[in-house]
Amino acid sequence: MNNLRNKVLKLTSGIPKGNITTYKILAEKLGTKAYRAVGTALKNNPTPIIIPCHRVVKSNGELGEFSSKVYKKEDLLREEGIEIKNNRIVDFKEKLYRF
DNA sequence: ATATTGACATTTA
DNA sequence: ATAAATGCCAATA
Repeated sequence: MNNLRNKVLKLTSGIPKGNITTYKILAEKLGTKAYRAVGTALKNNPTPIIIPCHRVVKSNGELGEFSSKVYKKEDLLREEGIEIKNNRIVDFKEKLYRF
């Protein structure tokens, strides 16, 4: 369980509701710069609902890509009280989760 | 084992 | 300001 993937999943599942994070921050917290690998790990997530992958967004505040046929990032985040304007997160910097 | 791709980020035009 | 190019590391083929 030392793969980057497992770490990412673990951290992602630990994100509190109402908070968000970015691929960059996750990677930095894991001690790597593999921002892309973080996304790769999340897309391979085994438990989509358990792991709040929708709380992980891009560093510029955009939602980024998402491949869930049923859910969309904006809807899920709005459900958690996060405002989204024009595919960007409102006050996303203030809602960033500090590990 | 090597090559290509990707749920990104940063820099340059 | 937006758009394209380049770089990053892991995962997948």
